Amino acid sequence: MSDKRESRKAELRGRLLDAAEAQIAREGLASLKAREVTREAGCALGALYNVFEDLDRLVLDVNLRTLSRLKVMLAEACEAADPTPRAQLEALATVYAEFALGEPQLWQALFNHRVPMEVITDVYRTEHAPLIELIVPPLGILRPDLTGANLVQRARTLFSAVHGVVHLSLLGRVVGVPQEMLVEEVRALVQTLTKEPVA
Amino acid sequence: MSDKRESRKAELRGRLLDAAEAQIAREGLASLKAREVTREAGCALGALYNVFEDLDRLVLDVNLRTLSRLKVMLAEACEAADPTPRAQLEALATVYAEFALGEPQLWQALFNHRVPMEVITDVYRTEHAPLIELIVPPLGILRPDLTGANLVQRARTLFSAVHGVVHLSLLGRVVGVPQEMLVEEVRALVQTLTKEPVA
DNA sequence: CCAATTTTTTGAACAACGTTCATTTTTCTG
DNA sequence: CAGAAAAATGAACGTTGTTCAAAAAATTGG
Repeated sequence: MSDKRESRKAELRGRLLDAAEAQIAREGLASLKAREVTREAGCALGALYNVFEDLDRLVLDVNLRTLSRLKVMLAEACEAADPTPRAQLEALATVYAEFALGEPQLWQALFNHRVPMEVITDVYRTEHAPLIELIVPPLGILRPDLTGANLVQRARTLFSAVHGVVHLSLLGRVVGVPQEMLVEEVRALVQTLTKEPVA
Repeated sequence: MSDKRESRKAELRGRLLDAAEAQIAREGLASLKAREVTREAGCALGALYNVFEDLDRLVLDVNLRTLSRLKVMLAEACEAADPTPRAQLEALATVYAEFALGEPQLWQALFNHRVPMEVITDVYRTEHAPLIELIVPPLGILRPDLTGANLVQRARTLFSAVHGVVHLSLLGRVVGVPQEMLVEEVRALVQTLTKEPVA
């Protein structure tokens, strides 16, 4: 009868994840407190450390959830959009920007969270990769001059460029693009970046 | 004889800034501690709060220093490079990437540091603006189709795109470009983004 | 069904953090 | 040089994340 225990543990895990996600979404990653999370999840302070190794590990799992949701939305956008490669890439960038605008705190938590490199490479490798994999096919059509490795490289650069515009815009400092123009600007960026081959 | 007092205060201020900068450069923004800074600066713990309102304010001043150095390097790169607008922009992007690679912790502190929006807009507006102002002239030559406001907008987008590639590369997660290829990739990005007008 | 044992849950206690402020030390002034 | 003003000090406070002995609950053997 260990599935009873495991299911209760999984239930608590879920409540803690919900509470942490809600608090990050509400107040931001920086003001996530172990005491507030456990209070909202309805358990003792120490219970958190029976389920998660660390508060960092809890945040990481919230981030994995966020990434999952983002991946789904990106995939759906691909299917809904015109099948032309240009439209596909534009849809991806648009959804990415809209996701960041819609849930800024959860999106920022993806990148502000510092965890040891070993954990990162193990977990994020499999979770971040799909974002790039959605970009590669349409970009490959637009850029037949690029071989496999170079194509992936350029996909990463394209993603990073869009990410940078979103990142600085949400940071709200003067360098960034005003948020009202973010989606429009990201679209223009994708247009420019997919226009034609570069030496 | 109040200049003696003020000069001693300025001296302590300098020592605290030096210590904080060194510690951020060494261990990163997250592990900057008030006690360690004051110990390294050779003063009491409370002395920090006679000179700076806050630990956040100390970090902000370290960031302003870093921005100053970066601005100088960017301006120098502009003068040293070919006077063609394309070469100017490429030089700017290269120096930006190299600066981030050379002092990753100080560079990251510029963007990971969260301070109240009021302070940001007051201080960073005058300090971040020059980065954009270096981009506007050469970009304006390459893009005569853009009017004043639109040109500034596109300059911000160009800066943000380059920033994004650098940011994700330094984060060291899988989405980013490998650091060995960062400068090369940033150059290619600038080339592509300055190629020709976009509708 | 109960007692013994194992497992889980609990929250007081701890170390480390930023920040404050009464006290001491130093500096300036008449 | 004495008295006043200013600056430097570090003990103390409130909050953090994390631990762990003790309490509570669940499982098991007779």
